[in-house]
Amino acid sequence: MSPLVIYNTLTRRKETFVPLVPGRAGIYVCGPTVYDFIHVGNARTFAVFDLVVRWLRASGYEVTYVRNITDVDDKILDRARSRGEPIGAFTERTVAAFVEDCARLNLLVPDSEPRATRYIGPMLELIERLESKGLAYRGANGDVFFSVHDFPGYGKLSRKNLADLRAGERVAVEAAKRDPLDFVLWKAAKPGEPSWPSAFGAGRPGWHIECSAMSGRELGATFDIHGGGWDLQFPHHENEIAQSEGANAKPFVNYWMHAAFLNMGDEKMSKSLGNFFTAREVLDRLDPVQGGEQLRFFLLRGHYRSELAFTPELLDDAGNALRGLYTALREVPAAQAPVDWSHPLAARFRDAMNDDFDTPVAFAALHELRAEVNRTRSGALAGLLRALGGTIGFLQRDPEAFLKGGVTLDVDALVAERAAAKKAKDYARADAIRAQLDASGIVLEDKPGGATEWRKK
RNA sequence: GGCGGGGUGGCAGAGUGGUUAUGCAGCGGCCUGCAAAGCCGUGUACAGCGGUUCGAUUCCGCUCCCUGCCUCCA
Repeated sequence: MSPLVIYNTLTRRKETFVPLVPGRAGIYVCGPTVYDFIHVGNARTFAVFDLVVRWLRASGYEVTYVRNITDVDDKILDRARSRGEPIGAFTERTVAAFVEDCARLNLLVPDSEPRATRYIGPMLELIERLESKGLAYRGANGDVFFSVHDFPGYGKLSRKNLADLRAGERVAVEAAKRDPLDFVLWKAAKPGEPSWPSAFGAGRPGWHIECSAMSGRELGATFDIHGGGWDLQFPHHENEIAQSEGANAKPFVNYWMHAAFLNMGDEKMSKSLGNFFTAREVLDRLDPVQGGEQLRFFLLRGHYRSELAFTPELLDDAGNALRGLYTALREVPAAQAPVDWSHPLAARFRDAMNDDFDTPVAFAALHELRAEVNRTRSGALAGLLRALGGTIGFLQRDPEAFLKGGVTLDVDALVAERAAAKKAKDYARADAIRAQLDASGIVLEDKPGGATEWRKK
């Protein structure tokens, strides 16, 4: 049996996954900054790590899954201020919306969802430790900075060196910094902003220290997997390494995983271009019953390290493929049984997933199994299909209900009327009813023996 | 300028030194009152130019093109 292999951004190669503690895995994923609804690109990243966690569990690991919530940040303060809403009330709403979006996408609830504002103490401890080690200093403006050139490994994740970074410096240099690359750990309080008392004076944390503190508190100084979006490699993850390893003098993370971007067509999705859809916006446009799994399927059928283009056509395409899988399960009732890993297609699925979560190949195995189910009408194989899909969060719905979707029309009455017409050999009437239903997005399927199934197109 | 990721059949998307990826769409057939679903069959894709090799889409070099990060960002 193939071992699980993970592409580690730190080493830029696939490595066999060896957890710190046999049989266990700790994973930390950078969650949202809750200043708005998440967009479909964010949804991709979260879906990817949901897949990772599910596969680790399916592989027998006892997983501790941590995904934080950044609930104090410039953008949050700006939004709350412009809405004239207290920050706490604003973030309560945005967090609730995030939870709702995750549920619609059938994402697992993490074992822990630390919020930055509840971990100020650990953050300050970390900053104090950094200061005592000479890695942090207080600027003239009251901010506390991390001293990048005092941390020897800086740049090892993103493969950048300080000289190149300085040459590429494009931002007005903060006068209080000793080095333009130094980043803020603690921001001195400003009027009208939330702040917490500290040995450095009242203030609030910088973004990077939040993740170092929360991950360390939840998973320990060293843990197995840290995930996030591709763009977080630099500076965010680089800075996390500097902070955590600087303070603890221990390796921070063994496997760094980064999910590639979802693009809008062939353009980068960006808030400044305004070319993005929120996850809920997309879900609202899909069938209420099928939409969540359809979007999830769309997001995961490409490899997580490859960029993916978002277009309505591709979303439809994914929906058609997914409905095909459910159609097989509707035709052949699935037997309840654990996965039989000795089946060649199950082994292929497992090997693909173990090869750095190669979902395209894993889904290919599922599709081949679907054809096998249709050919053999074997309940055992249907059960295998359903169980394999279940390992990564798919195909668990009732097929009949899934395929009928959120149809509100009284289809059954029309189907009965058509059956009567057919019996009377009034095919014109029967076909008219079918055309009428088709116009409403409903497809009829006559079964041998006279029964008629229907599904949403 | 520094560092990085890519160019695969109509579309999407894996993978491999020589054998069918897979899906969607299309086409032909079976089935069907007709459809739908399903099954069967079907498409000589691997940016270009050199090189290595018995043989390269798959390794090496060069060229062209697209694209990400270096600033908040999934």
